[in-house]
Amino acid sequence: MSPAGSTRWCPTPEQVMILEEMYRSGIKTPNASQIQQITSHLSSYGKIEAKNVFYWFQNHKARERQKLRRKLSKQQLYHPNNPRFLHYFDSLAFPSFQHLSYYNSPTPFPRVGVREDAAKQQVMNYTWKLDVPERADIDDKSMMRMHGGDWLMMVDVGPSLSSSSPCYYFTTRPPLKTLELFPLTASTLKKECSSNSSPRPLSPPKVALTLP
Amino acid sequence: MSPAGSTRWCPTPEQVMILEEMYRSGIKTPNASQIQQITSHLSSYGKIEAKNVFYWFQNHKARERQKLRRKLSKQQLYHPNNPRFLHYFDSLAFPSFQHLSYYNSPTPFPRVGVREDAAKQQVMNYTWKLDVPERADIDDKSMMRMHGGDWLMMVDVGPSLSSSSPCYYFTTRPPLKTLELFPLTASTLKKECSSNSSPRPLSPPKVALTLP
DNA sequence: GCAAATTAATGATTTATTCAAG
DNA sequence: CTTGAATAAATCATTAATTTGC
Repeated sequence: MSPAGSTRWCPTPEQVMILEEMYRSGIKTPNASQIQQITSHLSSYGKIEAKNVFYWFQNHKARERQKLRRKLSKQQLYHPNNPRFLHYFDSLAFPSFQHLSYYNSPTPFPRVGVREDAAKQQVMNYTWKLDVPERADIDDKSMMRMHGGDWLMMVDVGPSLSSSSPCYYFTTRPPLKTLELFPLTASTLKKECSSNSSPRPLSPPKVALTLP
Repeated sequence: MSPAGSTRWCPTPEQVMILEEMYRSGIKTPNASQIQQITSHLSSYGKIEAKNVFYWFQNHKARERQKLRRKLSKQQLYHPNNPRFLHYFDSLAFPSFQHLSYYNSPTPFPRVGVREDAAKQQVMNYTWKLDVPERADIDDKSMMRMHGGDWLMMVDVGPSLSSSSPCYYFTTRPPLKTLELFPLTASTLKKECSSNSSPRPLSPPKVALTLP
């Protein structure tokens, strides 16, 4: 276990067992005198120094936390802060959507909230802290989301294996009147009337774009 | 039960009963010798091999866990099938949103997927089965979702406690136009244009509408 | 009733993860 | 840091159960 000229401490099984037992029983960050006690106790099972005990507790605490975090984060697919979850949600809401750069990303799809510089401008209210990726829904077939400094556009790539788009509402009901959500100025209103009166196309595959 | 030239093991009812009893009594992952014992015991009820026993415990344990997880996940807020979760998600994505009839609903906000008759039209693909509420995003401030046979409209009720809306992307932009949800006839369009031409007030609570 | 067609259940395999040992 | 065993998760594949249209 412990080579003669070894440069680092090799704890004996007994030492490890005792340390773990102490940790479990509540000693997470022993103070100087505790460390001294522990060291002298453990020295009857093998060579050991106070600094070894100190480091052991440091490392053990950190690694336990790490394990816990990893375990939790795997169970939390469905947490809004989880980028994979967001991707999943998007794909549910818009079944034939694709995160266009998702699978090309070197890292898993990044969680993107507000940019650092913007965050620093004391606009740190609760909403921001939630760190939910910004997103803009464009229409029923496309949306955008912050991706690094850029916007990632997601578009309906057309009929997929799951065939028809889920908008049977649009196809089976008589056209509804458009509700005005907000009062418009006369000028913008006129523009709208003239520009958006074309009927909705059936299901043309759209183009994928990543904005600069 | 077990065809002559069958390629896979078909346990007899007695074998299954005994295996389940063993599982309930605490045997979850039998070791090699336990598997041997069990196998020789069960062989008096029908043809069986050790690997069958091994696989049975593997699968049974996994599927019991699966059942349990599914049960749990239905109680979880962050599951896409949970209507409360959807409300929550919406409120994150659009912080000052309100499900306008949410708190008035006799039942918790209903989960609404495709209607039965539509589902039966052999469009029974995986996507439909997910039973995700239909929703239509209108713009960055409003959206609609199926609510029973009707559509529930959600609108931005203006600046909330969290002060500024998270759309700093949009705030640096010129005022948004109202989007046309559905194609309009010329007549209804004109009516809308003339009736709603006042400028948008600063932070007036908006009106809630449920379409017929 | 029955037989083809679907759907669900579950046996068997493969793949991924974890964790300890060197 | 790598390796290998253990085992959990995901998946494939076959059989049982059921629905459906005569």
